[in-house]
Amino acid sequence: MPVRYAQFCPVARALEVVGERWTLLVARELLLGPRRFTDLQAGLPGISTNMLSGRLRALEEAGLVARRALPPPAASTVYELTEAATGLAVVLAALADWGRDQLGPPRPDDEVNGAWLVLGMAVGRTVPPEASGRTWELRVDGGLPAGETFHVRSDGGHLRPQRGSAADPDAVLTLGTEALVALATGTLGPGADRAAALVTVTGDEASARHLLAALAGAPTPSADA
Amino acid sequence: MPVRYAQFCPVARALEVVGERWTLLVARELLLGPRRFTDLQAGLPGISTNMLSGRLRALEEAGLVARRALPPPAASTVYELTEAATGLAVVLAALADWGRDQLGPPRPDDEVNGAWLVLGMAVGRTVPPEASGRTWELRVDGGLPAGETFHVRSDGGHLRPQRGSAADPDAVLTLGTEALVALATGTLGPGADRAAALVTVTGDEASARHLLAALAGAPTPSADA
DNA sequence: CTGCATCCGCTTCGATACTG
DNA sequence: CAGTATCGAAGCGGATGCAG
Repeated sequence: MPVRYAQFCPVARALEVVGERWTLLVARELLLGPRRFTDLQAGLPGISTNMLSGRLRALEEAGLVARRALPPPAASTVYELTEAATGLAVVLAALADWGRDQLGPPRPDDEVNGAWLVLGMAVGRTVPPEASGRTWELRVDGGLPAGETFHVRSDGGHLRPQRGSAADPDAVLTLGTEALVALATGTLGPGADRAAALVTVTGDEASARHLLAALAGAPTPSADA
Repeated sequence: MPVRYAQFCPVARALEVVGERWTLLVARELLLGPRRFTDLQAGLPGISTNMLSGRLRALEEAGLVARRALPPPAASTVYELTEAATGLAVVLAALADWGRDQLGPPRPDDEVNGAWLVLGMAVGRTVPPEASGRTWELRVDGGLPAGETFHVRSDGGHLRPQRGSAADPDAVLTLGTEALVALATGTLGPGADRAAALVTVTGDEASARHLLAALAGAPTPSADA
């Protein structure tokens, strides 16, 4: 246990576990679903292999990550978050909401990744009761680069984004990277109207509008009223 | 700007600003009100002076902390959070709520500090509408060690803890460190009944019960219904 | 006494190379 | 594909020194 603040404080304890460099970004990658070592490396540009393996081991020892062997055909290992780690979604959501104000336009050397923005917009957000229980599919740039397709489920009004396509979505939303960036940075304003112009919707348009409003909408989960 | 992830991601951007060691703990100290350099050092056991001055400068450059000169009699400087940093309360609240589960009993070398626990229990929590607009005073161990007295205001049901006593509190709650620890770790259970037995209340008991329920209560801000 | 800057030993981080 | 091994660089912790 490398980092110790020696303070009996919930914040300090949390930071001892997930406060080291890269750790919360590893959690971010896993929050959208299980990933293999190489997938994680691809989603964390600049991380070195020893860092990644070290962080994964630390998270495993903390009981936040479990490794699971895939069945023979794949013959590989995936890492996934445990039940104890699902509470980190709230932390990531808070950081994402606060970080949105700090984001600004993409910097020259910034990598842009649909997964990061989809997660940042969706996790922790809520939709009104009438949109509860729905499932949406999100395709960024046509969803071509194999991994730029996501789906969002609303469990009791609470949005849960994941990688991959949805089995039977209520609506499919297709949008370009620029639209995604504009949506994520809040450049479109809180309303979903201008967003709708940049997004192609197939299926139930009303529910799609609810999703867009949530994705573009108020940072704080329940502080708009 | 030492740490750069080079990712166009709100979470990564947030962590570039506040993700380094000690930074969020400095914010934690300032969230309860302005502090001088030496006060901060006392509230961050183990931090070295160069670390603290470095972090304060970084936070100042990021526009999250402002230094203000006290009037001549004191002839000193205080650091305080800016408007841009108030959003960090949500991040700290999320970390505190998640960290509570990781807290367990105090470790042998852990320092215990009333401020950390009061902040961890109060920040981000809410009280029902009938307790909105109230102010409570909290005295830990009689509030004697000069700085173990706090007050909590509910702005629209949203709790805002601060250092020092309240001007005209609706109720004054006095409790020992052990009661505070039990409350903060959730050892008392979600109800405020057993908590009330360990806390001496002066003033409006009904509102005090509301506060205790919030302090001991559900981690997630709005997920109990 | 407060608010730092500087120096030093140690730990962590990052990049590359290499193995099951 | 999934890591471990190695090594220079950077960050960190602690002590000391010094100006306002």
